Amino acid sequence: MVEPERASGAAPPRYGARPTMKDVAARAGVGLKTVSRVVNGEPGVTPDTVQRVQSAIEALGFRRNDSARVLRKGRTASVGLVLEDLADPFYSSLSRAVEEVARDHGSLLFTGSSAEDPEREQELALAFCARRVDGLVIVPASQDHRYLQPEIAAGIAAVFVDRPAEQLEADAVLTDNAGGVREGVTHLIRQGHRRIAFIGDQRRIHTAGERLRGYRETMADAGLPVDESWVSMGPTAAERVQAEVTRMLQGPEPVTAVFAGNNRVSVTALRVLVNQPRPVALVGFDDFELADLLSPAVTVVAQDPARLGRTAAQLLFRRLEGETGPPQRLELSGRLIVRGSGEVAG
Amino acid sequence: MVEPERASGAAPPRYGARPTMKDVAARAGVGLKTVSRVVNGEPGVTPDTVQRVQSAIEALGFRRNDSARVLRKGRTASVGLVLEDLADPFYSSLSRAVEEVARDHGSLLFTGSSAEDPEREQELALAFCARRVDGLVIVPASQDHRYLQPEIAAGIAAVFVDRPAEQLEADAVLTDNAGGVREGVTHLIRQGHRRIAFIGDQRRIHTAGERLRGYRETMADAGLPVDESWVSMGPTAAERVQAEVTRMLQGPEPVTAVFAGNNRVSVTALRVLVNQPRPVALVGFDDFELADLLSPAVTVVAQDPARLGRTAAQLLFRRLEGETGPPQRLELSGRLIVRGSGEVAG
DNA sequence: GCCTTTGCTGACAACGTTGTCCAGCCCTAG
DNA sequence: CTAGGGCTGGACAACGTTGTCAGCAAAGGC
Repeated sequence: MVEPERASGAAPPRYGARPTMKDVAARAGVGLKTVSRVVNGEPGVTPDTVQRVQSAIEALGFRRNDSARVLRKGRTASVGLVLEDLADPFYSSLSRAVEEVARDHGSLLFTGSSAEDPEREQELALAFCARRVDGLVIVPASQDHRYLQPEIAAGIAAVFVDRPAEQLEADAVLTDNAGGVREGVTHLIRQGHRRIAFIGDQRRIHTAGERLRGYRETMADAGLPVDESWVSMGPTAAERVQAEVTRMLQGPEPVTAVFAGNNRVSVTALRVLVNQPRPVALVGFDDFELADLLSPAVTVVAQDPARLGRTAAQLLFRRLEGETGPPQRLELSGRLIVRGSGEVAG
Repeated sequence: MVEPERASGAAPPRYGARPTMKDVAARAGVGLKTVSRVVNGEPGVTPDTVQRVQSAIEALGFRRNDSARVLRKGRTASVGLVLEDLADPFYSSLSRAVEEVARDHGSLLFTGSSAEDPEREQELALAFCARRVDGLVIVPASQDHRYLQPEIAAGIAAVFVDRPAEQLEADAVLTDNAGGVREGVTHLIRQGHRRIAFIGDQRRIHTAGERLRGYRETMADAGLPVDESWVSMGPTAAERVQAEVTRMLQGPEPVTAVFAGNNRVSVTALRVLVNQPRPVALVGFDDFELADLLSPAVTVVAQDPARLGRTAAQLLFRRLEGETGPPQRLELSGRLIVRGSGEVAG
């Protein structure tokens, strides 16, 4: 492939075509600073002059270059959001909530999905920092956030959401994962289940570990043994989950209930369970759309992703407004929603 | 030289104390431009010097200020995405696809939801322009996009997706809405339905209008009269849709099938239909998760939001790379997925 | 009538980076 | 020994904006 010659002829689209305040000033016959004043609605300009400047702006199609403004002012009025997967309904609700709060504070939002890849998380977060976002909201994928230390020291606020930062003291807004699972598993035990499966996400993910802990503790507290073949942690790809559920339903002593560690697991598990000859109970972590319309309707431990996002973003902006104090850790509780699938007799 | 001890948390973060290339240069004992060269991996620096500069960067926690870079270079390596509602699964899949393409081209992504409000769309798009994004992907909410004319003239590329621009010649990537509805309605007619309802979004939304057109044309082509009480266009708030569906199922000659104009309508309509004494057929525009697990499973005309997003973003980057030529209009076709709910006898 | 105040305006530097250009330096060839 | 060339490194301007400060009228006070 041949590089287009730069020095000579064929130039890419011309950006010099953009009028600047200088151009506006020239056309309006005023000084540069006066244009700046008009554009920013600063006082101290005669109505007549304002009028002239505004016509010039209109005529030239001028729009202030916020990059230059940012450079001069220091604050960028933008925040970055790093999450796992924007296409996951859980995170898209969370994003939307963050976006809304940012908008209320006059900020724009950069978004990026880490795809659960630590390197990608870091790459995104640092790229946002290089753009000098005022703050970051992060759903962490990595195990070590020390790379953010210099950024935070330089004044970029960071709030972690859904999962805490690791190796770094930082604000975090979380759901009480273990507590939520405890509610769900207790519910299953009350229905008479004793052989309860737990299918979760990869162990290294904080929420997955916490949920597993909730499961083990609840079982132990109830005096129920846990056969290790009932526990499966790993990627939530449909094939794996499907295979695991299927496996657990075989043999002489199959599980009679499944606790699904997140919304993706619930959905995949469901697809297997509907084809079973005898009913198997299911309780899932995370609510999802239409859970109530399935038959049986799916009992879940619901998180409130919008509330997580909103709370995190609000905390971020409080920090940006100067709130000091040690890193906070807010924990929202989950809520058991009984719909039928968890009430199948054990 | 003794490093100031950072690790022990003794040092209070000094805000605004961000090191610049100048600081790095001073510390490394080299010139400013040499630091720039190292940071950008430009050739012509001795390995020894590179090493010195890199240690200084590390020690100071320097990160290049991309705002300044942007100002100097003209291109920002960022694009803006304006859509209707990030929390809607349709748009979140679309976003994710756009994000992925942007990433492949080394660009960051600004996102914003218009909430179907024309003013908000404009506000967002222009704010992105002020940040000098290289390009925009827009799901329009407004009826008049002339406000983008100066921006486009100044070199910002714009691609519309899902709905075309209005009052403006611009690239657009759409689904063949009328064609998709035609398939769905034809399917219902083949099942023997004569009284088919159409419930859609607000008329001013292009896709809603196109889908309605598809419905009317198909009915007309089949020689079936359309009673205006079977058609309802308006906001897709659950209450309204619920009321309309309920209304259409009453009276001496209730509809026997419902065509739902988008995924939100489908879901709401479903909630009403499951409670009906006699089965009512349903076909919806847009696929949605779990549609296949409901009973009956829901027959839909599926769009491919990820493909829409990907196609639009790819077109955008081709434009940014200099592809000229008149505005393109790409139309992807919808796909009827037969699952059961549309096969209820009429 | 002169001096002060007030209100409006513009010149200029600075933000942090990159592009241009030139000055050294070392090496080799004549 | 000198001229020329290749490398390396640095001084300086420029990107478009905003903050500072000074200039300059008109208005007001004595």
